[in-house]
Amino acid sequence: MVDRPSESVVRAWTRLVRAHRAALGTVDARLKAAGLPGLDWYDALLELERSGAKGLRPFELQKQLLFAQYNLSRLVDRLDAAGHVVRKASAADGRGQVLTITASGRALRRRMWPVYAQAIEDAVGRHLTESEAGRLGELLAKLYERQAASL
Amino acid sequence: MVDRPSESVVRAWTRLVRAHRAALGTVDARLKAAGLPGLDWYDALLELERSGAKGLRPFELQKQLLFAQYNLSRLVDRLDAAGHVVRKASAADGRGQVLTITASGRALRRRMWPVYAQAIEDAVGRHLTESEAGRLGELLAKLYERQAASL
DNA sequence: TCCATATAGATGCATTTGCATTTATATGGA
DNA sequence: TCCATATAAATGCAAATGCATCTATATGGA
Repeated sequence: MVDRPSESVVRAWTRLVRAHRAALGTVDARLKAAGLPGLDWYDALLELERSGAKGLRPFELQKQLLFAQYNLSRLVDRLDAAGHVVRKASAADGRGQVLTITASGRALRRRMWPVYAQAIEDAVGRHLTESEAGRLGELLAKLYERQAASL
Repeated sequence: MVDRPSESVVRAWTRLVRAHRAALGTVDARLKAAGLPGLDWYDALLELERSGAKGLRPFELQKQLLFAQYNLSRLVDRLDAAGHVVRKASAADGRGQVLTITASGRALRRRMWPVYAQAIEDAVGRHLTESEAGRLGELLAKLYERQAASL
């Protein structure tokens, strides 16, 4: 029996799952209580907003958000149906599209932020000092980036 | 505009979500590739195994795993149908049940572990030093415990 | 040029989840 | 004792997810 993964690693993994579940539970509940869509909508709208007028290809969004391809496709269906994004055929690639956020999409994201922000503060901020939050972010970034690199 | 949550907190939260998604993706894919059930089965079986002959009440398991009540109910349906757990009426509480793991449940959990362990090592262990994993576990534990306390 | 292979995105179908509600028992006063 | 309320667990139905597959275009050789 090898001693990989080490106990610390298993503990870190288990707690990653638990902490994530607890925090996500709070955040989702707050958004729902406010009659707002879930986090996936927010994330997608934010990325699209950041991409500006140039928009984003669905596959780019998918990689950013680490969504499964079919989930992204359907999320975009819903955002489109709700009028928050526009799909247009890509000029450069006949297989693909370009997504752009609409004014209504931007407005929705803006409306979601205060609720989301308060939820983040309650689920994460209030439990850690500034320096702990900083360190946690660094460690998670390292973990995330090195995983992304190895895919 | 208040400056809560702070930038560090928002960053920590965002990265928590991303790192979790990436790692879970790896772990799930490995289990599936090996023809094994998903993480939720493993988690439930492990808790039940730890509870020994005394078993666990569904609501206890639910709190441990942070599952929604209906999800736990249905997970237990499936585990039961597959013969991995037994439900019996609680002697002490007429509304409830007591769950115990079966030999087949224990065997399944044991079979899952090597695949799961390797996935944890690949998704987490290989990207962090021992001391980073330790620190990450501590920070996440703090976050998780203080959240649980405030619910 | 042609073809084999890769990539972008959608979709049918089965399973799972979420939500609201339901059933049944427990519990703490009046 | 009786009732109002709380808790344990299940469930009908709608929505979302996972999986496999499909269509269409792109791309890099031979």
